[in-house]
Amino acid sequence: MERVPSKTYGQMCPLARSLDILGERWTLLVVRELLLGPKRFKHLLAAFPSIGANRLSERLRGLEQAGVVRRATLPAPAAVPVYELTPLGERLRDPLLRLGLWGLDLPVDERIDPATARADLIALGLTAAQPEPLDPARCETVQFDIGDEALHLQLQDGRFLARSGPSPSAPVLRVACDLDSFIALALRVITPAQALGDGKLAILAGTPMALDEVFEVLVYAPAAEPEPLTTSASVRQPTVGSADR
Amino acid sequence: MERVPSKTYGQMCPLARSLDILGERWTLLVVRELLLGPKRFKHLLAAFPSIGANRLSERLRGLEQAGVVRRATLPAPAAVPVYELTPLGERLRDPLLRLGLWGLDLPVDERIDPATARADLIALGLTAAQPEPLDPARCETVQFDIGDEALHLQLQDGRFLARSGPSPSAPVLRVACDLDSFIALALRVITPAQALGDGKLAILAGTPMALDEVFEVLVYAPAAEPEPLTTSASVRQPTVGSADR
DNA sequence: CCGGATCCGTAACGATACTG
DNA sequence: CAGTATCGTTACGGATCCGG
Repeated sequence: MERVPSKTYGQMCPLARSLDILGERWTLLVVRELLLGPKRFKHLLAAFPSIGANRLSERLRGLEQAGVVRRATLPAPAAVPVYELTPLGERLRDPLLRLGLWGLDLPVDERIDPATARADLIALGLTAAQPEPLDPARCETVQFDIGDEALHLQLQDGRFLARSGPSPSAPVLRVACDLDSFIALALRVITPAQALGDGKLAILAGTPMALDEVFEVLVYAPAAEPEPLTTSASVRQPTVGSADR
Repeated sequence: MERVPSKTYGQMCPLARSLDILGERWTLLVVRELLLGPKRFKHLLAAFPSIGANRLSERLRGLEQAGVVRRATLPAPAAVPVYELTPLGERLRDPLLRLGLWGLDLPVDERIDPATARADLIALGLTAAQPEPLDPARCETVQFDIGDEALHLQLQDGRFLARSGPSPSAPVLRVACDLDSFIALALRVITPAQALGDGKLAILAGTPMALDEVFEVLVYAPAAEPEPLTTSASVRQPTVGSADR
């Protein structure tokens, strides 16, 4: 009786306390989605095919109560209700993107649905890989029109922030291409110059030079350090198969 | 039929793929524990009072299959079986510590059990807060004897790594104190000099200067940037209570 | 004693139907 | 459109048992 199912870890450890808020299923992916900008309930629902409206509602309430997320109303013409990150939630950008960088190495098995690939998620991963900040005084945006969806990168404090949707201010550069070409650019399978030459990419505004800079700054490579790990004991079983290289 | 309960998110997104491996309950805390060094099954079980041996076994098997964890046998005299992180798992140190830094700001409510505070976890958080690497050539360890447990900080590639247990090599500095004093030192409530003067801390090996350096390098403060967040829409409800400051 | 595996009652989840 | 209510299924927590 009076059993508290606990749900929380209850440990005096900052990681455990973070996970008390973020550790349940879907929660971190909801935050990921909101890192790309304010989103409507139905957009979040669409981003997660199998969550169920009640779960999503439950998660959003939890995040709101923890001060990570808040309800807001989009300005002027739209005036629709959305969820957005609070400053506390925005501070999750760095940890989450770094967890994403870790996942770049992982093998893509058959359980991953290739159809879930999205340009804004690629862009989010790209911004995680920016090694050095640019001039903090610069305040520009770059817009990509990929398929029928737009996304933009906002330069803030010397770092690119990825957002879904068109740029709120006039972008210094605007290009259009399809998703596959964008992925090839991100993975450096092709260069911006090649994409331009092959007609896979069109510059709607700005210069090729500005385009080169974007894909020069954003590398999308994990660059794993070897890490000798001196504490390692005598290994009995040398790790089966998967990703370790 | 042939219903696959899915368990995985199945999304083509590096964060989602990371969480496919790490997202289940307890998994990230198991990794946290192994960041402190190789651990026996029973030690992990003791670190998580309510996990149940079957869950722990299940999580460890999952992590092993993903190449994050491997079984090993401790060298020479001990010769006991342990679990340890692979290089892939070791690469989770940075993302996890950053997620922990985020959690530092969170309010400690009544669901947190103060008795779960542990010196090695504090030390792990401390190493997360090291702002700048030291001279990469230095290779030293610092040992703390806190209560009846020992932990050590290993300087590797200019960064301190926290580990449970006594230092494997002779430490350049070794001090003894109780848990409360260690926490006070970590939070900068007191300085090493004060702790020494009050008799709360004893230097068993090394110099006070070396002690000062450790707590000078490791700050344990989140140092949150304001982040103006220009995209913020007109807020309808200004966030109820909790952490946002 | 240690490292699990098995079993069972409860809480969380996924899918769908329903409502303001 | 933004959720809430309901229900069958899955995962979890706790205890017990078993082989080395």
